[in-house]
Amino acid sequence: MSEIEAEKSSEEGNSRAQVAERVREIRRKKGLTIKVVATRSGLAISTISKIERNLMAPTYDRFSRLADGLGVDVSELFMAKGEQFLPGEFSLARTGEHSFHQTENYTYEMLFPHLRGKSMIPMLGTLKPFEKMRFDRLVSHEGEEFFFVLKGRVVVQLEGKDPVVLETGESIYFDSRRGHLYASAGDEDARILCVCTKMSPD
Amino acid sequence: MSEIEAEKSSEEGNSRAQVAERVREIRRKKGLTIKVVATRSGLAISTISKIERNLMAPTYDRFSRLADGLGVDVSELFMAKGEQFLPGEFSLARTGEHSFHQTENYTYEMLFPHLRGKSMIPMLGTLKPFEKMRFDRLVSHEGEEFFFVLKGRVVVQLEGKDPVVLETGESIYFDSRRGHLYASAGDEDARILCVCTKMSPD
DNA sequence: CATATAAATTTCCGATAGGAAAAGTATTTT
DNA sequence: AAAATACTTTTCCTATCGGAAATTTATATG
Repeated sequence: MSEIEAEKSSEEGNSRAQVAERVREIRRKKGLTIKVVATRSGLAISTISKIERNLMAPTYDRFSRLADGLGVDVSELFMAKGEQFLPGEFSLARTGEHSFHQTENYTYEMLFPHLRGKSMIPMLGTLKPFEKMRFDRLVSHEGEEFFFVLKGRVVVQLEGKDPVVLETGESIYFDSRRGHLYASAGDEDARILCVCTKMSPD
Repeated sequence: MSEIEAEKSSEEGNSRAQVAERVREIRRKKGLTIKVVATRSGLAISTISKIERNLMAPTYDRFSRLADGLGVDVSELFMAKGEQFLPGEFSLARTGEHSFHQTENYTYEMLFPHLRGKSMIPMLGTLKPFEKMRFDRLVSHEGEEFFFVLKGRVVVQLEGKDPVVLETGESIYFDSRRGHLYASAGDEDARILCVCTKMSPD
């Protein structure tokens, strides 16, 4: 009956229809019945049924409770169902089998260059002493980034922040969109293990 | 009038009142008027006014449009301020400041336990020798997993696969939904750096 | 200070959310 | 296959959402 309605809110990647579909998908994947989710969320059975068939647009608080009942984060219900790398697969990164990637300031070793569609990009980095590096500008890209100091001391410069020094065994987590650069804080090369989330292909 | 209502949905950190407050806060911080947000979101002025004063619980699609109008991600409106991994932020994990998490077989140190909403979960793990571990069943959960051997040798058992031994400096990437377990392959404890993608809480 | 302009609130009311319970549709048991 | 059980959809109805426009409150201008 309200098919005109259904189309009009086709904003980003989460139209009513898509979210509705996603809710049902998540529930089924978890092997839950509407009744169970109803109990756990405190919502009426009929309400959930209607939401899943896109017959109703829940108020945001109900939506929040629904996420609870499903055992997922609210934001997950808004995400388009993503690409996931091949189900059930695994891959090893053996010493000496890495794919080296040399830039002016960094030497990276991609650990799983052949694994496509994965949601994390792990790599080993070798950092030269700060003085020997040449920086035009800070690096910035989509996603989040985490790195752990394997050897040496590392100085991190984040755009608009004071430089930070990380000792061996320490780590940092940040938004990659903020301009950033690292370097060894000592005289010798430092070594880090860095993991980025999937970033825009380039 | 509906004060009983207001209290009952005090689940996590996002009651109606809190979200309402957060909306106004974000709008003001961006220097936007209700009218502007109304135009950009396509919502009525009165609607936004009511939402901000907690006189109304918007349906999730309106809520989504409101987020658009404000220029933020929907999930941000659901997060209690401060808990979220805010755009442009960063966090350090200093030695000795980790949150230890002991299970029968593993000892984990969550590196950024306070950072919520991040898309990776980095942790340090200490693995006992294989013989000393008691396994009922393989562990399995949503998401992807990556770990790197910091010290010692680690034996990895993936469901339906032959055991694999990783030397120091080697790593593995796999689908966490496949049953898995690790242990030290030597006589002494091994040490790993493990990163999971966001998984269901349990 | 009065008036104009902008922003926020309140009112009014048709449209819709959403619960309780009945009805319908699998799925399993005897 | 009939009965029982489990799951989902439909119905009915009240409370509430949410838009247009009027009213009130804040801010600026002559």
